Amino acid sequence: MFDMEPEALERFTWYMREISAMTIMFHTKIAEQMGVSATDEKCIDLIMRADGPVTAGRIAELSGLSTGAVTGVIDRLERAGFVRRVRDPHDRRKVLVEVTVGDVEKFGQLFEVARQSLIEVLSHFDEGELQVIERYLQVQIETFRKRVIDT
Amino acid sequence: MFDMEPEALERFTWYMREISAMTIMFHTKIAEQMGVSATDEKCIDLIMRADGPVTAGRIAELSGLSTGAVTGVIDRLERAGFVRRVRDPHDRRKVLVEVTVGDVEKFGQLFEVARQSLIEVLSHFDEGELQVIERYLQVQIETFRKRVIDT
DNA sequence: GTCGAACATCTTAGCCGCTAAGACAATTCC
DNA sequence: GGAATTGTCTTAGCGGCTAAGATGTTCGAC
Repeated sequence: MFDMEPEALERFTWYMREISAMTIMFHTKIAEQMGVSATDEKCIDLIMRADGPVTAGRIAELSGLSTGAVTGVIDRLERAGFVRRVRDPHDRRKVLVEVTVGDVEKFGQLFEVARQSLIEVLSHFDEGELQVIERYLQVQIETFRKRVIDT
Repeated sequence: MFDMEPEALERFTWYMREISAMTIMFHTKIAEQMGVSATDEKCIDLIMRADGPVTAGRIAELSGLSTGAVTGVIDRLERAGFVRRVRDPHDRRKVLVEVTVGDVEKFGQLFEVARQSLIEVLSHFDEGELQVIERYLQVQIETFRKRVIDT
C-alpha cells in the first residue's frame, strides 16, 4: 500500500515525538508565564479555540475534568482576570465563560515568540513548498483527529 | 524580510494551535491507557527519548518536578512494571532509571494507532514532497527549540 | 587515610486540586 | 402544576506536589 524506507519512517516518528514533547513543554511555559496551572491553561486554550462562548459543562466535557473541578478552574481564571462568567439569558442555569477582552496581552510574550518562530520557520520555504506543508498539516489534523482523538 | 499574506500566516497559526491541542489530548489518552497520571507519562516519555539510562535527578531537571516528586513518580512506574531502578555502579548515590524491556507492549495500542496514522498521513505525498515536509519538521524542531524551549 | 563539604536520593509535613456525590436552582415535559 | 431533568456549585476525602531536612555516598584538602 505504501512503501517507504523503514529508516525514513523512523526519522519521521522521531520528529513527531520530539515536536510532541516540545509542545508539552511549551504549554507548561505558557502556563507558568500566565501564573496559572497547566490544567487552567488547558481550559483557557479550549475556551479560546472554541467559536463563541462556552458553558462550564462544555469545558468539563472537553477537558475531561469533573464539573466540580471546572468550577475551581473558572474561579481561579476569573480571579486572575482572564475570563468572565456570564449568565446565559436564555437558560439561566448555564454559565457562559468568555475570555476577557483587554487581557490578551497577559498571554503576551511567549505567544509572540511562538508567532515569530513560526514566521521564521516558514521563511525557509518558497510558495510551492508552503503549499505542500499546508496540505501536510491539514492531512495530519484530519487523520489524527479521526483516528486518535475521536475514539 | 518575509512577505506572506496575513491570512496564510493566520491559517498556519491555527494549524499549529490545533495540532498542539491534539498533542495534549493524545498524551492524556496514552496516560489513561497506561493507567498512570499525565505527570508519570511525561516522565516515562523523557526516559524513553533520552539515549542511555537517566538518573532520578536528571528526570527532575527535565520534567521540572522536585526530587521528592520524582521519587514518587519512579515508585509508581516501577510498581506498574514500566521502569526499573538500577544503582549506578560508578556512583552509588545515583539511581539510574531504565525502561523495562518486555513491557513496551503495555504502551501498545495507541502508539500503534499513532504510527499507523503517521503512515497514512505520509502516504498522501510523493518522494519530493516528503523531502519538503522532512525539512519543514527539522527546521521547526530546531527553531522552536532555540527560540521557545531553551529560554 | 581522615574529615568536612558537596552531592543524589529519599522521607515527611502541609497544601492544593481532583473526583464523586449530593445540594440547589432553573427548565422541560407531561 | 408537579415530577423529572439539566447545569452548576459545594463538600469530604484522597493523592500528588513542594520545600525542607534526613540519609547515604563521593570528592578534595591536608
